[in-house]
Amino acid sequence: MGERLTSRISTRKEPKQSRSNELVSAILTAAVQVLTAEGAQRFTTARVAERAGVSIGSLYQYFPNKASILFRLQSDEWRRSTEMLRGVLESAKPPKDRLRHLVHEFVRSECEEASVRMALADAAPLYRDAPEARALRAEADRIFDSFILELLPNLSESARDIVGDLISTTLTTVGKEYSQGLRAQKEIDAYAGAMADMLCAYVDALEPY
Amino acid sequence: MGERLTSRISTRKEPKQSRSNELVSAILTAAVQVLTAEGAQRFTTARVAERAGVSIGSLYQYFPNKASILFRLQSDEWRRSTEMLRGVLESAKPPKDRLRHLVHEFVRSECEEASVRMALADAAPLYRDAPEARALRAEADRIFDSFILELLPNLSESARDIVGDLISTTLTTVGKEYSQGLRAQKEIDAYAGAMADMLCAYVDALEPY
Amino acid sequence: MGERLTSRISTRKEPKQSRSNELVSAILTAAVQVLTAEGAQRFTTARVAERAGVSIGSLYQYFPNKASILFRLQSDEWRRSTEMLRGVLESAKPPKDRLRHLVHEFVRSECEEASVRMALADAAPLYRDAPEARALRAEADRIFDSFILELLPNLSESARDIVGDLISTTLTTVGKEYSQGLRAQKEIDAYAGAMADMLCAYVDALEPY
Amino acid sequence: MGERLTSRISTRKEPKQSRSNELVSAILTAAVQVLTAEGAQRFTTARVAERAGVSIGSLYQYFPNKASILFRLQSDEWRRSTEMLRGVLESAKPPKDRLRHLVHEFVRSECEEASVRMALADAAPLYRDAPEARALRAEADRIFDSFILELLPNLSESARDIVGDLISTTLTTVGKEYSQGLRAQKEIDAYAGAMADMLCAYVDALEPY
DNA sequence: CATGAATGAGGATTCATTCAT
DNA sequence: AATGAATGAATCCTCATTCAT
Repeated sequence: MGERLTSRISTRKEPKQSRSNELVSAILTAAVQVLTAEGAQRFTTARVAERAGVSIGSLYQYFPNKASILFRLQSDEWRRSTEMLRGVLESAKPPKDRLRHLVHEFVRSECEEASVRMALADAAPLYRDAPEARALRAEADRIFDSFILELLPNLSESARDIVGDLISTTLTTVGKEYSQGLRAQKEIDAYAGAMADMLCAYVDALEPY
Repeated sequence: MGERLTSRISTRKEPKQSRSNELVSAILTAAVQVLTAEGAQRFTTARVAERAGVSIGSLYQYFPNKASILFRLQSDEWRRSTEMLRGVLESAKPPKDRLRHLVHEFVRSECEEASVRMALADAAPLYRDAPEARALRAEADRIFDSFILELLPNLSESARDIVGDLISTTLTTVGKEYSQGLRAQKEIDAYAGAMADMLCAYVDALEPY
Repeated sequence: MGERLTSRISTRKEPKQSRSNELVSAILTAAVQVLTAEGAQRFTTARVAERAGVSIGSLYQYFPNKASILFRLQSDEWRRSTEMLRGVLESAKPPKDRLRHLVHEFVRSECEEASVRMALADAAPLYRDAPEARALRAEADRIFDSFILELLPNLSESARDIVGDLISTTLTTVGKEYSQGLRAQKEIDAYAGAMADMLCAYVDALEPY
Repeated sequence: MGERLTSRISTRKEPKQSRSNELVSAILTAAVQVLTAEGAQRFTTARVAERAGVSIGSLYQYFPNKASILFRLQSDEWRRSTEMLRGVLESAKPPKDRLRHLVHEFVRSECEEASVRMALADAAPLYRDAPEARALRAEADRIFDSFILELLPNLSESARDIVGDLISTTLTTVGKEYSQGLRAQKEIDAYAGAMADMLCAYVDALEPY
């Protein structure tokens, strides 16, 4: 039972001038600061505006509502992830190497700015159900699906759906959970290595040629 | 939003008299109803009290604040999970069978009452940081750790820590994520089977004897 | 195109205890004061609460929203009018005498507290479309309709509908408009007399026996 | 709500150049659209400007404040009504025929664009008190008064004042009220006929020669 | 003249918690 | 113990108007 999102969530006006761009950036930066410094509970439009050195009115000129700020933060993040995903998965290396690579990249990126991500996750109920959110995720799904097809070409489609879902879910949720604690780079790589081992072991078991 | 995170989170008094017990039960039941019917965002003490047919005053007699209700819900849940964990992992079957069994049980239980769990997860920021919460998790960790020792006796301790963490994190986070959608029982079992396959493949790869 | 009234408008809780009754009264009195002193534009819940010497929280305990305060004011007024209507129209005097009487009473009552009425009329968009409002008006309509039947028994039903509508509309809208200026009692009676003459002349023309 | 009632309400500058004229027209047209599409409550300068394809800055070049737009709409309307009044009442037909004609024309015109008129009426508090408004009404009053003199030449002046007021008030307020519902042309004419009957019956009763 | 970004006071409403009865 | 009225800070959001460019 999520909280219903009545209004649109995307940006109110396309920032044409550089001034606007700066404003939007300032707001987003401030939003990140508020999120990390105060947590999702205390994330308010007023606090963001103040921290951005901007009037609330201006904030609302660029973001139709509070959720849209959070959504923007999240979607920027998703876009970056998708780029990374594409870069890693569409390379020419053997599939399993790409999978290993992806796991490392993913865990590493989750551990960067873990506190923003956590706060953003806490705020998820506010933007989660927006249709724009689903659209963004679809693109990543497409990329991942076609990779899975390369990785496990001999599986039935229904099996591949399940396996693909399982692998991507494992990657994302375990990565997210893991990033919640503070970790040294070495630990992070060890953990990512273990996760890669696990996924590769699974792939080998499925396609033992 | 706007709930101050106050000190104590556990129940204000141990309900020794049956009257109290009933009250607490009524409140917790109502809390679950409010959570599922209205979502975490609209989970308010007033609504819980009303649904429980109890005055807010009484509610505050047994729960020091809103977070404590949610925490109680969650910890009851953790207790049940821990019991299940113990039951499954301390059986006499071969370790890998127990692992498979655990995965199925876990995914199944996550999918039961998924909507409460989701709402509870949304509300996590409110109770998550309570020290009581950590204590509860420790017990489950102990059980799981000793199972891992049985499962992978030849691994170095440091490797085992990582692997144990990875397996339990996979189980819990993937299970939780999976339960967010509505699923038929058949699908659920198929997914749990895949997850069990993955974990077992990993174990086999680690301990190939 | 009225402004949509989403929520209910009727009183939030039936005031059982005298304390509550006092509070509701205090709020309504304050509402009238704010309305007359500041006008519909500046009628805000905060101002009403302050003038009533009550916290906004308390105000919202008894009225679910701003519109409901206005609606309550208006419906109390409608109730009084309906009582008057009943008293005058259900008397034993000849119909035309009752009509004359009604006109005088009506104009007189409109001229009392004309400023509240005006402000209330200005605020009409806020409560006008509430279903509760229609229900209240229906009762008055019934009384008036059966009076018209007595007054003009020989008219066809369709003609009577139009005539009844015309007479009641004339009475109410002209009365309201007239009350907008400040008038001496003598003027008021003269005007009411003229209106009564007009309506009676019309009735005579329709039923010339 | 919350619009400060400022000083001037009439147009800031007389648009002599055609460019200005176009702008003012565009704004007024947009204003009507906003009023009908969104209602008085949501009638904002920003919305009008956007709909007019004009910057808010430009809007404020031609209208000193929001009220002045509404006032302009209303006064244009009054001007048209006055023209109609003049055309009908200054014809050569017998007075009572002119009265009948006037009633029909008036009701008909009220029923045209009823939704704009309603919204405009809702917004009346914003422009009603402007001194310019009174001036405009005076002209119509003059025309009507001299018609009443023709219609009822034998009445005392004081009586004539009251009767004139009553007839014109009936015409306008009943017409306005009637137009609030959606009506077929036939119904409208029937209603206007009834109103004309009423007024003529009254006139006959006053001047029975 | 035109633009439209910026302002910020103002408004409706909610809700955790207290405390007098 | 139980009640539930009372509180008021906090939150989201709107909009008339100005003014620098």
